[in-house]
Amino acid sequence: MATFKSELVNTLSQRGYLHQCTDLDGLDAKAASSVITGYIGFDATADSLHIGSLVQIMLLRRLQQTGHKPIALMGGGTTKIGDPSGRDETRVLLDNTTINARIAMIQETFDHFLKFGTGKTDALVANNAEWLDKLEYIPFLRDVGRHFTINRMLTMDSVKLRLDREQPLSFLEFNYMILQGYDFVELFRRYGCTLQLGGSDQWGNIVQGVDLGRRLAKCDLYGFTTTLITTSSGSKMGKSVAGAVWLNADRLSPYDYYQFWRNTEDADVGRFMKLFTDMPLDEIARYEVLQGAEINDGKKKLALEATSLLHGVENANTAAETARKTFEEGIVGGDLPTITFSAAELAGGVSALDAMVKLAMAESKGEARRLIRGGGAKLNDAKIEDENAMIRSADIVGGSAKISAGKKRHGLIKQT
RNA sequence: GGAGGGGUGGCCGAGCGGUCAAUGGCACCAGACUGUAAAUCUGGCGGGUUCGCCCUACGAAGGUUCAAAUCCUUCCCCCUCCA
Repeated sequence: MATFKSELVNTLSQRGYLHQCTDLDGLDAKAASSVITGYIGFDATADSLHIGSLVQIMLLRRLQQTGHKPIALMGGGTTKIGDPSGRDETRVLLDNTTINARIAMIQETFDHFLKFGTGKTDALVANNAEWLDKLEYIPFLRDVGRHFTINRMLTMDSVKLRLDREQPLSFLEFNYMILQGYDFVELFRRYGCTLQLGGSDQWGNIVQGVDLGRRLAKCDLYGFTTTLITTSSGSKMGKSVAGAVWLNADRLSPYDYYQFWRNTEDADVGRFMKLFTDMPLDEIARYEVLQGAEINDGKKKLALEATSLLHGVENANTAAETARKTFEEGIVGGDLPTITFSAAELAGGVSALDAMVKLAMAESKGEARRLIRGGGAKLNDAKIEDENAMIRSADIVGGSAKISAGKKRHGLIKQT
């Protein structure tokens, strides 16, 4: 493995983030001799980021860890446009209120990964609405627009793919890359930011920004992208038993987040440790040599470390303990999703179907019914045979009844 | 503005008067096998249900028909070529 002069590039390279860089040697030299300010933009496409953004967040963390300054750029302005990269359809237009509310939620996530403040390498948050909202059309076209040729823009994947598939691309979306490019220059002017990081799908947008910087501000900017993180079996990361892997605790509990990592494929354990935890490389290497069932130890470590970063050590330990009890001892762990019924309701009997729907184990009673028919539903570890089975007070043992959908999804029923 | 093509379930994509809640593939869920892994095989995959059925659905609204995703009318949207 090539060795670089700077700790930053070494880390990014060794831990498996590097995909493309506009000028790796240049960046390396600069990182070795000075504090670099680098940014990544996050659009408010939902009120929580999900696992797909975690690599980017970790990237900012690495930047800070190796002595540089990260900027988390909130796309308050660009979200109003909608990035066409990798999409066949125009995004739904969002209003300011929604966008701002989402940004507020998203920002919380960063507090877990970055140290904010006013120091030299403290992270800061910016919002591109601050400058994009105020742009005047004609001056912007004259100052910035003239540096972009349609010829070049048409060759960008984000545009080309859409056109090739004969899907509409509105002029609104077509402007996205220009605005992202402009963001970079604006961040350079305001904060001396010279590095933009991002996922591989952002390469085109990033390069536009680097070029624009050269033309507009005569500055040397750097672009760096990560590989698209997929699982070893080729699918995109991002499904847990509870659905999408959200980073906000109220959308995905620490327990489910822990379980997501716990269920990592064998072949991914080492790679994910490098990307998503702070574990030192030599320690990771010790886990990478494990074979067969021993790999489960690696998965537990990975899950614990990754969950600690996002939800804190305490929550991670609780999640790990619940998982251990549930899967290794087959007893009830306290961190499982829970619903409660009154004594009267339980005396009369609560339908297992309703309980499963309430616990979000099934989206409809029909689905719950099918689950029971297929033999996938259990009450206190005994297969539910009757689709109209009732849960009664007698089923509550040791304070709760455990209902399961498959082997991995469990919920508790308690009496109020 | 003119000519042609098209809008089907989470996605791709068949169907082109009844046997269509709609073939097939992907994704997803469950079962078997395992190590809370992968691969493989099996079943499921709109909602409700007293399991008889009922409701909602093939861009939207009307119409023809005993019967329409399929035919007709109007409208909306998309694509391609021409101007």
